[in-house]
Amino acid sequence: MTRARPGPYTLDSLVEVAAQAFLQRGYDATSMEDLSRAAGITKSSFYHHVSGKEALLRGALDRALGGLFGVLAEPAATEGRPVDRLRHIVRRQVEVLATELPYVTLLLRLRGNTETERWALGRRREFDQAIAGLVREAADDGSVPADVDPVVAARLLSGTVNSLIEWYRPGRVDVPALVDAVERQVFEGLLR
Amino acid sequence: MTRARPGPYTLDSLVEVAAQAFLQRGYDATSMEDLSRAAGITKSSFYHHVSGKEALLRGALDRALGGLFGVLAEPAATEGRPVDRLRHIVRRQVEVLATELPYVTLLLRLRGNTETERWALGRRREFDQAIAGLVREAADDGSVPADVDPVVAARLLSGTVNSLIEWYRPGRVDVPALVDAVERQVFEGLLR
DNA sequence: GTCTATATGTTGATAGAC
DNA sequence: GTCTATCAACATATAGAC
Repeated sequence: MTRARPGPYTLDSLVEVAAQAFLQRGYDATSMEDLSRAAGITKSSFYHHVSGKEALLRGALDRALGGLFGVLAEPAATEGRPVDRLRHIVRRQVEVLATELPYVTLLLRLRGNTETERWALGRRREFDQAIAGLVREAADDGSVPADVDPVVAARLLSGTVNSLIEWYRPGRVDVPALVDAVERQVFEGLLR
Repeated sequence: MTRARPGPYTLDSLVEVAAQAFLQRGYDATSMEDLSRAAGITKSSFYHHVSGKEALLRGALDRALGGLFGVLAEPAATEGRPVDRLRHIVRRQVEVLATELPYVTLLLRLRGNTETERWALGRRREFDQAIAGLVREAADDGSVPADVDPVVAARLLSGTVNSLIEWYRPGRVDVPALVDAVERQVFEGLLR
């Protein structure tokens, strides 16, 4: 656990510290003691800035969801042929995943144990359904072969993109090249 | 949490109960109290049969790894053109994932916090490297386009297959159809 | 804003009666 | 083999001095 820069401490800056720690050890396995030490202050001082562990989780999830829904709102995601909108979303989603890695990772690993987690899972389901809707539209207009099950295809598509969190680490991979690689793998497959 | 059948209790039967619980709430969030209640006995009685929480984890991970490495050892995975071997492994891996869902899920969600977890992560890395080696062979013999990065492609391939644990639930999806869908999505892509 | 000290609950694990 | 009762450790969170 690396020490963070000294204060002033804002909620956002502590959410950042927390998300980094959650990324490494998991949410449940990370204690408030761990987090305060990572921030460079004692546990009590940490509580002076943050109401509790769940607030940190909520802050991180907010940031992840903001990035993802931001992509859906972009012009290129709302206008044009379904397949082209899908291509744009996949590419931008890879970028958001890379930029907001710890936050999105947290979102994708939720189990729904608390009310906050269930709220975030609901929002995430909304996002997935938007993707699934686009795949269905693409199937309807013939861009995607008729024998493809749109529901399964959408899930595999999202699964491929989201699996980046398992191995992508900043600085060790060229993001533009990764964006291209994911787009090709999803739409043209391994054999092209 | 559903109650399991009554005793006699073997380590294997309790690992089964535990893996189911871990699948739903996550390993850390599941207490020994939860597990004993799911098994239908008290926590103390539960400890009479199992040495501790980590033994349950290890038992489950053993089962997952056994299934996956079993696939690698099959004749069709060791003989023939690299691409064909890869196709076979992907198909069989989907089946193993479906059959051993709770165990594989546990394996794929590890963070490496304990020695047991790090051991399992090492074995999992071996498996992934076998896949990566096959993708590289397929690239060398020209089956996969030259502009594909084999390392990235292998990770996206594994990511697509493994993402099944996020949504597949037994009985609600036809496994043979799923096997075909995954193979097509991985090798030919969404647009075919 | 930070600290030491502590309240309060839950966890994994044991002791020992039956 | 199962139980009740309990332990030590650790969790989240708070009180109150400086």
